[in-house]
Amino acid sequence: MERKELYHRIYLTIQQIPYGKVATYGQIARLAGFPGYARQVGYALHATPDDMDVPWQRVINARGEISLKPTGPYDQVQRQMLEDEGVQFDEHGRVPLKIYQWQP
DNA sequence: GCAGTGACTAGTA
DNA sequence: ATACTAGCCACTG
Repeated sequence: MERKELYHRIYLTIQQIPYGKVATYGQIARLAGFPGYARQVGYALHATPDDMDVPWQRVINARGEISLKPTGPYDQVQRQMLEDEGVQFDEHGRVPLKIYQWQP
């Protein structure tokens, strides 16, 4: 699979996540037409140019957690961006998928 | 080309 | 609830 098309479809799928909702890496992979490519979704996001309009903050892991190293700067940024969209974290710092997961 | 890595997941114990 | 495993595949050195 070529990087260009793979990443392109991943970005297009992520752009469909509505404001105030979240999706998991595996979910994005499936919807983009690449089931099992969860890791590649993560890698694509890691390589996302900042000037591209992709709501990367709405992609979290299957347990509702932010999958960035807590030591890094972007972990806090992602949480803040989601909270600004009205997403409420539980007492364990996780997003309740029952409430906020995107249902296409 | 091979081996290790990683914003992952589903399964099992 | 946690821990470990196998599977996954683009990227990197």
